[in-house]
Amino acid sequence: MTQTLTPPDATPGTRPKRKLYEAVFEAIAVDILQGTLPTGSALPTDSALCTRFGVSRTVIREAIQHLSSVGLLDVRHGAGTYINGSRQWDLLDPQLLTMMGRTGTIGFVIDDLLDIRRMFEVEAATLAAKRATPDDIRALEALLVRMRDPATTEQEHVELNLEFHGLLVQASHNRILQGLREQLRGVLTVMMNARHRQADAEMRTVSTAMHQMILDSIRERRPDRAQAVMLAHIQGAERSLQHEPR
Amino acid sequence: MTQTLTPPDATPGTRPKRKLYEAVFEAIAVDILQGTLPTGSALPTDSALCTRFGVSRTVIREAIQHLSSVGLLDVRHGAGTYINGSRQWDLLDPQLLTMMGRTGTIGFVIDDLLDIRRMFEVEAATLAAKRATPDDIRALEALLVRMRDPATTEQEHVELNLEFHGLLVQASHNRILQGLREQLRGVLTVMMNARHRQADAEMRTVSTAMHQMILDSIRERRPDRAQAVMLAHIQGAERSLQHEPR
DNA sequence: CGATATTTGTACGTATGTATT
DNA sequence: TAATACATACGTACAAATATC
Repeated sequence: MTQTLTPPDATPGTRPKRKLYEAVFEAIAVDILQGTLPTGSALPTDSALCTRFGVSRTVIREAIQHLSSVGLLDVRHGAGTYINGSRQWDLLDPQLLTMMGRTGTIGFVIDDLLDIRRMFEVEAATLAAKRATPDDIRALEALLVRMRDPATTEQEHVELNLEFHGLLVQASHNRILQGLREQLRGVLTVMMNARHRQADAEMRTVSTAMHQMILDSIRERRPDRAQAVMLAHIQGAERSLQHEPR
Repeated sequence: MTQTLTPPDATPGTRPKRKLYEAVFEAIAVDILQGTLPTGSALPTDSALCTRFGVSRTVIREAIQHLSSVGLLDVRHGAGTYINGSRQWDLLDPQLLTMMGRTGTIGFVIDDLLDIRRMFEVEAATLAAKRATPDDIRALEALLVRMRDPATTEQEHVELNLEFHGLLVQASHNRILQGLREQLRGVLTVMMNARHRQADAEMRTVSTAMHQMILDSIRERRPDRAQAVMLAHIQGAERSLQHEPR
């Protein structure tokens, strides 16, 4: 287990400006992710951690609360605090995912995330084909016009792509789906940053055609077709961020 | 806005034992859910709330942190704390859902939840048909045998039903799906409690047959069939907790 | 079973840091 | 620059749940 933590202003020249409870959070989280603190074992008591890290109990409690909220710890009133196994971790928490990326323990989550994204986008397209309003459809059409415009740069095209999928979720008229998308978007961003993704010109043409077909399906109220096209689209995109074998 | 809160031990005879920050959390949450505190308006400052509720800033901060974590508030460092609109609320949080049930503002979420559950169960069945191990299949078979046993009571049958769906998610071998299921299960329990659900004998026969068909599809590695049967099964179940028009 | 020690939970007061207006 | 409002951190005290003797 980590013995000490970097004080917020250890070196006068630098600007860590790190909050104490964040430093404690990270030190303990890393030890759990790497298995230094094994599943099922007890975390030292609050007071022990106070002396070890040299901070007040307020700081320790704040750190522990965050660790517990992402499922790394199981706090039992009066009995102690215990380390949870990976089954308990909140794998949709961006902070946790980022740390898993840094400690090289994110591998096993990537396939799972791709499943979830596929499920999610396909459902949004299906529901949109059932419920999209004329306004929804107009907004999607406007976006597609801009995607086809040759003056649109690669960077803009990527953003329009994201926006298209966002509008699709909006057209599903399901608020929970919208909330889940927000969560997922952050997580996928973290994931994309880990590996490079190059969208070439051919990719762009295919992608625009796919979007067009999805929009047509929605306009024609054909949920089955929207579902099928979105599925093909997502599976195509998945190939471009295929991961190394786990 | 609520002027005062019930002190933890206002009446010596009773035992409220309510935590201060919970009381504050609830008082403010109710005002937001009911619209007494309108979207976009500013919450009073910490110190103002201290005097209003007669508690320390520690308590106010704890309450505000929880309110912010379920998306009811937007805290801006140095600028104030503002009330979020329903688009920001975490509609999968059981505590929030419970409160919405009590204040009669849960109506608009129910359809959304049914969508999510359908998406979720169908995906689990599809993935299970692709990935279930022999152990997974054996466990599902064992469960089905017990469901068919005439000696099984109604109560047991309901529990076995839940267990079957749990094993299905496990057989999908996707950890995030498993985590989402936990969240959803709590929420749906809250929802079920709001309306009565009577499972009659005929229902039970149909339900068991459906489960059998899902298991067959998994054993035969036919994801499409698993998907279709699960969809029909869920849509049948949805009819039994149809809500009043919103 | 009961008494006691340990460990986490709640709450207060205070001081200082930091971002916004 | 100054005032305001939220953020972090310390120390303390007592309550509540659990474990242990």
